[in-house]
Amino acid sequence: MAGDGTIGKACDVLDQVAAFERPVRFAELLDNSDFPKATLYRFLQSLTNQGMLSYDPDRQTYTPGMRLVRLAHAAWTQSSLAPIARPFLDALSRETGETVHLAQLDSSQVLYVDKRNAAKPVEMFSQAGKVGPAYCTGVGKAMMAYLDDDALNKAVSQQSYHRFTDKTLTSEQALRADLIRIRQRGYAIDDEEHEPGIICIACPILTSGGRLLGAISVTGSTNRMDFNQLEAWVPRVRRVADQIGTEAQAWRFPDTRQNVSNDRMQAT
Amino acid sequence: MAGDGTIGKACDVLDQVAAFERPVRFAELLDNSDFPKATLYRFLQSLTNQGMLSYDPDRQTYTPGMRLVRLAHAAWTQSSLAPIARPFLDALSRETGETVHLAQLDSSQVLYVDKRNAAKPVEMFSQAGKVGPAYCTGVGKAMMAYLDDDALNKAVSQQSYHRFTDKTLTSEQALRADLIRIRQRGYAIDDEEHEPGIICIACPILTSGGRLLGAISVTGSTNRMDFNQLEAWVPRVRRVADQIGTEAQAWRFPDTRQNVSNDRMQAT
DNA sequence: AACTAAGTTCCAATATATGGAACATGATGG
DNA sequence: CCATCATGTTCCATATATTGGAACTTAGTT
Repeated sequence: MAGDGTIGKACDVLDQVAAFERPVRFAELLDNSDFPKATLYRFLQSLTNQGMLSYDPDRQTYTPGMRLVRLAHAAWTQSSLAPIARPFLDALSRETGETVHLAQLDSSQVLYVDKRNAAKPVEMFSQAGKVGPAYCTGVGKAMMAYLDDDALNKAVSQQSYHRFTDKTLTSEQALRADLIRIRQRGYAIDDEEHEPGIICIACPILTSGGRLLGAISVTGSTNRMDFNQLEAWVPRVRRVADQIGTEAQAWRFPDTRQNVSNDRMQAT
Repeated sequence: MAGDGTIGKACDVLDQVAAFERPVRFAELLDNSDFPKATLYRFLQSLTNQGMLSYDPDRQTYTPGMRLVRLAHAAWTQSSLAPIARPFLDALSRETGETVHLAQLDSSQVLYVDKRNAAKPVEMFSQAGKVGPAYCTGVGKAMMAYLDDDALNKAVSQQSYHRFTDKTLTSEQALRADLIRIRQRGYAIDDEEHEPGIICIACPILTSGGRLLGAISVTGSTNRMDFNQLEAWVPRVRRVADQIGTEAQAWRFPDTRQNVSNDRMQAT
């Protein structure tokens, strides 16, 4: 996928380091890398200088750097649905008393951008920024169901179809069939496909033009509830999703003095 | 500042985009950039391809991209003190009932990596990843006071010394004097230097070798408390800071023994 | 002390980034 | 309706930065 010259390669290295999920040594990276020793070495140096990586001289290990956190703050604030969706998530979480997720699609994976946890107060970034599979989560399927053909084909082909539970959809065919049902229903269901005992309903967040922005879900556990109880929330979740979609569309105006001539539905 | 070839330049561009704090157009970036048009253009394209930036074709604007959020999750988990400090922050927040901040130093600025809010539930990433001035905040001064000479000189010279309140220290001289007192006391005080009505005490987080890792603070408002009340928490805060420092030092062991069969990964 | 593995530096070859200028596109206004 | 201007996009010869093999240094082991 990479092919953007030095920038693409540098991003690859960042991903590599991040993928280890622990401090990683030069030699380990070298093994998992196509780059020759000297090249990788210089990349790591530059990235470390820039604060994109951080280096522990004692242990000679690299980890993703704090500059990423600073940049991500800006990304989260500006490019994600989270700031817009926050009050809605709060409300939905309060009303349902269940865990609520807000997710977006990022290179065919689910990227969680915000969360309200049923029990605990909140868990910060430890949740936001997390990625998960698309083919076996409510938010993932809700989003894929509303992709255009090109994006859909790409997304569907990039899933790993790993069997997490005996209910996981493990083929492109099964997934596509489910996506059709989702579009008919207007919402997605995760019936213990990712984790045993965990069920969830999810609605896509769309612009008025039908462009996919993200998804929102309410999760429950089979201990405490069944699908009938969970599905009772669907109308509420869908309304929230619509509100977020509408606001997102309006909010995306980059200041720009008077409104641009290109206002098709700018009423409000 | 930049000097790491293409990587450094690309990072500059990322910072540029992030600095706008709103969707920004090509021409705006070009004005604020040393790069020639074509060069900047290609940088933006590559970064957008890589998901480090996101581009809105309708409005022709760039914002920091979601890939940063993914990477930052890894950075926050691995490189920040937050995962280690979390239980301590929880405890401190519960005991004091006040706002608690955990910060690290990043290019002479305060980078907040976690927070517990007094009243409100929590504000997510809107705080983690946020940056602030070092010379007029408790955590900032607590950290600067424990830098080695080189780093200190650099940090002190890079402050903006903007007057936020009439108590703000607005000269290098005044700051250096305060840093000496801080080292004597072992903790820093912010006496409405950043925001009127907001006072705070902060302790540095150090390794046993004295290397600076970060700082932790308890904040109060002059409405509800005075410095005597706030300073009563200092011993507790310092103990927490020490515990975090000790754990951080121990935790940084990357395991790295042979056992974990690395050669074979990628289950999915 | 000899050996091995990991990390670092060097430098000529060459692939890559560069940026001036020409080319689109589309908005603005006369 | 065409002219004009602002903005964004592409081209291409040139210069420069990246490249990677190999030599070197350092640290750890037998």
